[in-house]
Amino acid sequence: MSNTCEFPRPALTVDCVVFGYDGGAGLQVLLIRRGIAPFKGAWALPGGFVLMDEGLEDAARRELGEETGLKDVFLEQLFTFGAVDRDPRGRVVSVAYFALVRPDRNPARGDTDADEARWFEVDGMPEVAFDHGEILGAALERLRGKVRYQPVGFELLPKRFTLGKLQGLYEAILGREVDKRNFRRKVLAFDFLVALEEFEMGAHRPGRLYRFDRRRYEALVKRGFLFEL
Amino acid sequence: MSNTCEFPRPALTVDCVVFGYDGGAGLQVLLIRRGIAPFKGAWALPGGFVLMDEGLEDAARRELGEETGLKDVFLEQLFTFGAVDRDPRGRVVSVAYFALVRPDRNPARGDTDADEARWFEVDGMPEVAFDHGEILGAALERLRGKVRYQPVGFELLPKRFTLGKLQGLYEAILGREVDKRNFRRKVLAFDFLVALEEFEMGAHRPGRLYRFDRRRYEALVKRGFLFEL
DNA sequence: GCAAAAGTGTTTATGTTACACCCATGT
DNA sequence: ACATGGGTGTAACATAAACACTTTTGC
Repeated sequence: MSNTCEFPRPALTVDCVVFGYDGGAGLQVLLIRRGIAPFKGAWALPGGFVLMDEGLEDAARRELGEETGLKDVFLEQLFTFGAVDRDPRGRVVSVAYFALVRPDRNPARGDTDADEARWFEVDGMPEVAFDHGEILGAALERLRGKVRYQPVGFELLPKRFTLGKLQGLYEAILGREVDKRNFRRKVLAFDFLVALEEFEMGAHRPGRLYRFDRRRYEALVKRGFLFEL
Repeated sequence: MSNTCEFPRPALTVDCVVFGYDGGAGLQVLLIRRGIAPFKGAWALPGGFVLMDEGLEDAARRELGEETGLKDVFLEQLFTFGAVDRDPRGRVVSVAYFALVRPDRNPARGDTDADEARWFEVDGMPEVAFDHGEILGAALERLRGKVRYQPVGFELLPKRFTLGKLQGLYEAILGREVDKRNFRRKVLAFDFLVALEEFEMGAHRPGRLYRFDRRRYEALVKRGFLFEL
């Protein structure tokens, strides 16, 4: 009935792999620079200790807000890492989450030299503290698998986006090119993208904007529909 | 540098959802009857506390051995459950695993009234302790998803099995019938089943026995092959 | 001889892939 | 005018789905 230590317990932390996409070629991950030992000065995943009166996902959201200013992001539990020697301070078990954030409303974006939080392209990551490299690898693998049968890509784009941007994102995540016509036909056939009467102006021909209709998507799922790009 | 309690920590446990298949209509799960409070006398998942010097999967294997006698089973991490009030004794976070065991070399099978460990059909489960119902649901969902794109079914069958048994297992897991000819053609086309010169005798026409060739499967995976039933 | 599971091919429908050109805009 | 991304259709191919009868054994 108590939470005192009848016998020693591992410490429990959460760590977050935060993915972002700015429309460029590569997928990005948000790292923070550690201010304290161990691994002081090294890049690491945002995260920290789980409090006694908060759920695991709550802890992940809290730490994410405290360390990066991000809130209201897509968050999903990834895996729990518990190798006995993964932390030099002693036994620390970490529940890893991965987060997807839209490029708008993103505090860290821009102050890329804040010496606090910074985005790195996934192929171009620095050495990271603890076993965070392993966690990163697992997160990337999971995202690559998930994106093909669940509509998570939309969590990485602005609310309104062109099909070109959506395709670019898929290519960035999957790491290969996809055929433009086939991609457009398929994704529109699903019928959960709503064409808007607005266009993205830019240096070239304006592209029609779409938005993801989650209600429609969930209705389709209930009818036994399967996504699958 | 120490594992003493600088501040209170959640307790950490592992729980295992053990799946089995005896060739009948339904998939089964192994539960144990709790001998101590809370939920004394109730059915629950096998599991227990993680020790300071063992990894998470090691803890799951140890508990499984201690409580059910099972060893050398397929084991995969499922999800970590950490709701603040999931255990009436206080804050307890549990890393859930799911296990797949072959019907041979299975101590619990048979002594179904041992008042210790017992198999239940998945649709016919009793009330279970803590949030173990939720864990069971997650495990079943995961198994149903996984079986379609990874060859885990073989972990639930004897080393040598007929295609009829394999098909029956898939029907039990997926909860629907599959076409015999299409199933056989597809599964044989994958080329990781080895036809043996032995047959399963029974009350009817003998069926050819096959075995799963893991080496061949892994070679295929490396060549970028995708399973998918 | 009958009940029960094993075993076997073909046709049809559906989905996937490959592929090339014109359009609208900013510079 | 040119560079850049937006936008469109069709034919070949591959995969999936539907479907019925014969075989072999134990009883």
